[in-house]
Amino acid sequence: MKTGDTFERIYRVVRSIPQGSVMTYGQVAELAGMPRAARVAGYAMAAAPEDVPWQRVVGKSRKNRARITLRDSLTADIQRQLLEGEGIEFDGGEIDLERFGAVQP
DNA sequence: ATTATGACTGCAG
DNA sequence: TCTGCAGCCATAA
Repeated sequence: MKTGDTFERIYRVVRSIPQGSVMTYGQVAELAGMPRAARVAGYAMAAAPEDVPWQRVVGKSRKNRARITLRDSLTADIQRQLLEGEGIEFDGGEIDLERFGAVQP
């Protein structure tokens, strides 16, 4: 694949997340080949094309737990609704990665 | 080339 | 339990 296609690599990973599963920004970055570029994954999501299921990428909270970390409450609410629509359950505002975390290759 | 920024994280207070 | 702050890394200006 081409070199310097950071965003594309990130989008490819996100597109690989199956419906009903979620992945943290850190995981996405790692699978995209940038282990410590979690923030970059977020930066990429802000500019994500429509064919990218950005709602399946969430922020890591504590061990095996994730939460929506969007600053814009309106968009954050939309993400939560989309995820709930896919069957993701929010327990105390958080997602259990043991149950909904995407299986990594 | 340098500086500012952000949909992150993990640890400290 | 919750908020704050210092590292992190690529993009945008």
